[in-house]
Amino acid sequence: MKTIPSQQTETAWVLLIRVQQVLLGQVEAALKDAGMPPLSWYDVLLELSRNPDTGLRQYEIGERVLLNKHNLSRLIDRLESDGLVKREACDMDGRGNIVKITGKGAQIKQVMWPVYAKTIQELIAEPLTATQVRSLTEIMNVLLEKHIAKVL
Amino acid sequence: MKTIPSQQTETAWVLLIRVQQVLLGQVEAALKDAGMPPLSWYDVLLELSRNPDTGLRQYEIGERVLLNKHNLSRLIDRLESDGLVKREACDMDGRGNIVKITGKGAQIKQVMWPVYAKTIQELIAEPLTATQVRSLTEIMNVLLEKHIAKVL
DNA sequence: CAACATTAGTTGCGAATGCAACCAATGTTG
DNA sequence: CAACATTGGTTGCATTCGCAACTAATGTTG
Repeated sequence: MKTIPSQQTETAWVLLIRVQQVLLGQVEAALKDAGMPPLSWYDVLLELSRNPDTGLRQYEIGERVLLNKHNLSRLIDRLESDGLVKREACDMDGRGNIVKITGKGAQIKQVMWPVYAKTIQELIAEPLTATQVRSLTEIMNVLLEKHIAKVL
Repeated sequence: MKTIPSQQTETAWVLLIRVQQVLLGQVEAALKDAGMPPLSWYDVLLELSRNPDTGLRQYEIGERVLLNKHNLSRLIDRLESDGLVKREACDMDGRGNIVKITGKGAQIKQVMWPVYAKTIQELIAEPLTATQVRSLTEIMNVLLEKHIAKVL
């Protein structure tokens, strides 16, 4: 017997997709309006800024940012050619390289944050109650659990 | 005084983005594995199938599917060149055209649904309780409210 | 250590996206 | 009704994405 998704499930799914689409669009638009790079740049810079001295292998960034290596390779290219990031040879593994954030990269990240933060605040914190935020987090964690080792 | 988003808010945001990214990826992958067109095709076909006789103006589809007209124009091109959809002249408005679903389009939509449905079921309905699904829907509605006239 | 499989990363190419410019029909307004 | 702005839709161009093929270094296994 097929258990087609219930109407409730379908509605929840559609809303989830739409919400993410709209909110992400808002954030990207806000960044663009402020003349800043797209969100993916921020994601990478953020991860790197957590390991400023040791840097990260590309595949490590890929795991955290949830980006396939094809795109990641070129994303790093762009960041590097803008001087926000630098690639260094990796002693441990001759194939790989280690990516580190530069001073300029850290600076850009700093500048992007307020714009990003403000938008998140408006889009999530303001419309929702604290309870709803907690509930949202919990539900998202459940949904993610099976698919990813762990995010937060 | 700046009200930087709280840690909870930020976590909720990150999770929301990740969840959507992962789940949408799963759906697209499932469709692709089954040798089917991407989800965006389904979205359009679904809307059209709700108005099989009258059809829809392109901009109406755009509103419902949340797609800017540039992409939509070409998406319809692809659908049309695959014979899933047809454009007809619009009497009321000489600029526009009316898009209608074809028999083949309706058929493809039918075939896609089980794959899509199964994935939604697995990704949303199974991991969550009924209460959580309801809660998710409510929260998503709040988040969407300001941004869209109404979805459902 | 030779053969083979795996992994990290890059590159080429076709498809999809975003943006701006554009065309043509429609609305508006003095 | 002439001038102008607006709207629906398409097209050209540059950027990005997805996929597959590739290089090179590492791991594995007999």
